[in-house]
Amino acid sequence: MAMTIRDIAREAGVSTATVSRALRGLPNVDPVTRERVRQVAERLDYVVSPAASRLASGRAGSIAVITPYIARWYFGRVLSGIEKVLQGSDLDLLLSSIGDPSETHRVPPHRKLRRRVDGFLVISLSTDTEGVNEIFEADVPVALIDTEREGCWSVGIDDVAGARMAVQHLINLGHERIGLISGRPLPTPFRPEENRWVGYRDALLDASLPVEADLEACGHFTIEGGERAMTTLLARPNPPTAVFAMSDEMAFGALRALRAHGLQPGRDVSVVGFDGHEMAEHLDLTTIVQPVEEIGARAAVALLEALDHPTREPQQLTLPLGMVVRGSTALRRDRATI
Amino acid sequence: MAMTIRDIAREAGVSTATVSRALRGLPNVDPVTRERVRQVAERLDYVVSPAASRLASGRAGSIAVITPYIARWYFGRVLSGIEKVLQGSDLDLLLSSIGDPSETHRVPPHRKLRRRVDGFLVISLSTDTEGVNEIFEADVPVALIDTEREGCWSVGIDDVAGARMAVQHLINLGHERIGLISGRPLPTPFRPEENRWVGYRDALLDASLPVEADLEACGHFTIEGGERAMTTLLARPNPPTAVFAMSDEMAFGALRALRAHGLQPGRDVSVVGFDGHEMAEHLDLTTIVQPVEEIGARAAVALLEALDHPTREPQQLTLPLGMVVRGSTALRRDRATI
DNA sequence: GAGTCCGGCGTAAACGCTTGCACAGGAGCC
DNA sequence: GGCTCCTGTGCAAGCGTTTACGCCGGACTC
Repeated sequence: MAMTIRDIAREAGVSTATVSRALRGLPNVDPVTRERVRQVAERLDYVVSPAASRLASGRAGSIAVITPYIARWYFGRVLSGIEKVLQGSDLDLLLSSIGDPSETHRVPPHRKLRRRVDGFLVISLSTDTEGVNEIFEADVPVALIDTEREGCWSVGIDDVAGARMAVQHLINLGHERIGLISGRPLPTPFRPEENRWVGYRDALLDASLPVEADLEACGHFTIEGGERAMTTLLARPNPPTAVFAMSDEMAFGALRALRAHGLQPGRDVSVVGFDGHEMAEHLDLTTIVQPVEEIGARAAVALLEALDHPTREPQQLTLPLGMVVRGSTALRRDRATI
Repeated sequence: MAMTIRDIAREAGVSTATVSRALRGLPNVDPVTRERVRQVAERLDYVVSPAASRLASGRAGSIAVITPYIARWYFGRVLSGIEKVLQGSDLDLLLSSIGDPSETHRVPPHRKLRRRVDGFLVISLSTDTEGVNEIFEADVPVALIDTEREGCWSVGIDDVAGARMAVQHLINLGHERIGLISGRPLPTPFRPEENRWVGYRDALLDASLPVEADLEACGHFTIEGGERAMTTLLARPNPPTAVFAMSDEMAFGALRALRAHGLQPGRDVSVVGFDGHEMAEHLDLTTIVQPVEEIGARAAVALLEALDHPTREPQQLTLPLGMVVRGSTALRRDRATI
């Protein structure tokens, strides 16, 4: 049978209350007593029962991470950042993916997780998405990644600015027909997608360049999707001379499509990605770099803060972006040859 | 205040015992009563308190996934497979990464997770690794991925056979000096690494080919590492004409190193990877394909089974491998030209 | 030196379930 | 018609903590 707090109390010659206080580091315990209790607990290999402790204290002792995907590059990184921070806390990390909300109909996490977590960490999902919005009804703190919402802590990057930067780079290189490889048709449940779309559009409008439906294709954030999208764009009557892909993985696919058509990235068609994927360097892809793990870590820190200081005003944190220019972008060809 | 089982009992005109039984689908409840209780619970928006239920029942209601990494391709996929299965169960998924056990010294998960989970799912870690071996002291079921151990369920592939297949393919193409890009120096806490090393060696021995330390370099399972390893191998006095990389990501790095040296993969040096990474197709890499998500899913199913039927004899499941031959492997050059 | 304060500790009441046991009543059997 | 058996239900004892409250004694204050 497992040790209980009572066993420790008996052995140490104190009450269970004192054991509880001593072991949790609460004040008003004689250092001598505390040490004795600690030693007894250690000797008897005592571990608190989380269930009992949670029931008595009313705290769930866990936080849930709600993510659309686990296996994809970006989400895995963010998750890793979160996990590293939570590892150092005494909170359990409950993982719950909900898949693409527009495709699958998983049980919304809200009901399942009620009374089960002290807080939520939501990645990339718009807060008004069905199944996500219910999270806010449980009155526990929520930290959002890549989105913002009144009353919530949030961490992310400026997706609009990032997309603008990417497109502006292409404009600076003389491109005028600039294509977009987006995720899926709007409206989308993913916030970054919306914002990058806005950044793309704004950059073009600012430069008085055309924003045409013909210049856009959906790549569903996968390599294959990016490849198909690029192929689609190339088949259009008046194809773009440069393309902004909303993710590096889609850009990888785009690069492949170009090669399949005998075109050379950069020289024939410029491609910019978004993420800072390791492979971008290897494929010589120009890309917008975001600090992915740090985003997760910061969000976790924010949530811990919100749990510790429930009254503190939520803050919005925007992390800096960078752009790495590589061979996949170059001066527009006809310009270059002029 | 949140509803309790007592509120439901009162409202439905039954005892709390009946509510508990009705809601959990236990037998010996009149269907009419059950339905009434369900409706009341629904109407009052009742959700059981997991803490109370766990304390009373003695079940933890969660399983822990112990993984060295979260953000890496393979582990993310496996995790995703696990999560999809667990989503359908009523168990929480506790995520705990321990980093590379040989590098970091995180708190071993054992102590932290005692009394907290009903079972463990361990990915890739040798069961005799410090910090991992303690898991087996808690007498809860364990399902292992990529390893085996007496008394444990396990799911994986035949890494020895996979590595053999890869190397044999190179041998069949006429290569005689076949290099290896491994993870890190043996001994390693990762089981697949050991086994792939054995497969590599055995294939060479069977063909009476040399197994030289000079033919091996460590790539640490990263792209950059693979690149460095390939560079190292190329700088050796008598470099290999073909290379087996223990992971696709290291193979990607190797391909890049080749190009950096003006060598063409396949024509000049053949490269085989291991995993079935999506990018392998795009980089024209020959690779051994394993069903990664399925490995995770099957392991989760196995663990659920072990929890449902504690007496059932653990089983070892080995999933089939495939090989996809692409342009990165070709007949040995001097042979081809003869 | 009486009064006040405070640190250290114990008592016991929750916390919200699960489940062993008991029991009533009806069905089935001889 | 008495017996057993089975189904549906209730009673109440836990499960192992946390924490409000109260008590005691020593260190202050005036």
